[in-house]
Amino acid sequence: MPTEQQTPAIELPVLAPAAVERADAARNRQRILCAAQRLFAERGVSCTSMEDIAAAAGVGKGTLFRRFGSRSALALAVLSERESAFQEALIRGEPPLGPGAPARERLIAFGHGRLDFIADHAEVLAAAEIGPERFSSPPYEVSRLHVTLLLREADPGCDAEYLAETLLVALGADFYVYLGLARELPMERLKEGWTELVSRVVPG
Amino acid sequence: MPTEQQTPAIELPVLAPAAVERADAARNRQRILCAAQRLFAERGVSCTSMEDIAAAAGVGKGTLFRRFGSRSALALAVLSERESAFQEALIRGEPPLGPGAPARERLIAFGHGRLDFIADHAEVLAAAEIGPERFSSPPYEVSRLHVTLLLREADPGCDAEYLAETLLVALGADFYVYLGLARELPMERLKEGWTELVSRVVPG
DNA sequence: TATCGAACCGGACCGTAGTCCGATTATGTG
DNA sequence: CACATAATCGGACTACGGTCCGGTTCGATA
Repeated sequence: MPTEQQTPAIELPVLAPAAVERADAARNRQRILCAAQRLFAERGVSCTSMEDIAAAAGVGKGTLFRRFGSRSALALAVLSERESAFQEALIRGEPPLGPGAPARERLIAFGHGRLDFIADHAEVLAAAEIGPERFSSPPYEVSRLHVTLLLREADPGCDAEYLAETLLVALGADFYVYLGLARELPMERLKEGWTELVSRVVPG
Repeated sequence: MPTEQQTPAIELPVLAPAAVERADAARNRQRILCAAQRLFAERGVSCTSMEDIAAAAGVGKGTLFRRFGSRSALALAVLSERESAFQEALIRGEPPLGPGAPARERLIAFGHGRLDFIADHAEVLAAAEIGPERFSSPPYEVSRLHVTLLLREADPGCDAEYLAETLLVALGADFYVYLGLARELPMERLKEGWTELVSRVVPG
């Protein structure tokens, strides 16, 4: 899995193991990730147990957990590539998502892009955001830093850390699922709501 | 358990069982709630299993689950009384938490009161907010309605439903624990942040 | 008080996330 | 190529949330 990225986008550790990895271990990790992705797609995340994944990958349960640590971490790893692509678009992509646009425009575009991302991977993402890793995963840290910097740029006097965290919980996968399914708010309304929210929070 | 409240605060179902309850069942529910509250306080929520509670209450596991359905529902029930008291203060208490103050002031006071409430019961509340019940529990519905109405009052043109949900996730227990422990933001700052957030979202 | 049906009880049982450790295998070195 | 060692493997094991169902108890009725 080419998760590697020379010149890491931001000064943050990425999932990929830093140390050298034995050949069989690397091969097993590959097989596990492929099996997980396939089973998640075939029968849904909630109907796929860790044992299922281990069996489909042809490895033992111990191997699975030693490599990924937990179910949520595995889900995160499955999304790693796409998460990196999104991150790339944030940092080196076209405005308004990428650099070049005013902070408020970028914040709005970030939310819209994130909502699209969530919509595409709601199940896996929801599984990845379970437990304490939710707030400490690399993708979350990247988002947090991104939003914090944009807020600070738009309004140096505000409490950017607090406001950033607050805005980010409104982009959580479980929250999206709840709003979409239980409250039946269509995507369009979520995007408009986000725009309204950011417009109010960020002076402009 | 005197969860009863004549003239229910808002048109919403409360936890208390509507139908008559057999005497032994009522006694067992009492014992379960007391045991849960005691064990939660003594050794912490995360170190207390459902079997522990059942054993301490002198009932079987089946009884425990039939009465309360799930671990999170039990945690919710443990907090039921205090939750009702808070709800009471919202609806019939003194301003600015209760009626009489401008919507924006009431929203700010609501957040501050909620933060105090969370700080006092963070562990139990975090356990109660796990799973899909998080967004469909009576206390959440009450909060949602309350915030929605205040938002609509302050600004009839806004998307009050969306904004209400968004503001409420910023008052979640796990979010509070994360901000307080991992990010080390003191309560004072959380309250100031909430004030800032509401001041920006609600025109004044 | 005797009877009866409904509600309740409890503990055996299931599935799953996560742990552990003896057996195995890959890789660097002589 | 043979060896030593350190990392890896895998499946048995634990703990826990949640389910099920045969036996029991309550309480309304006569």
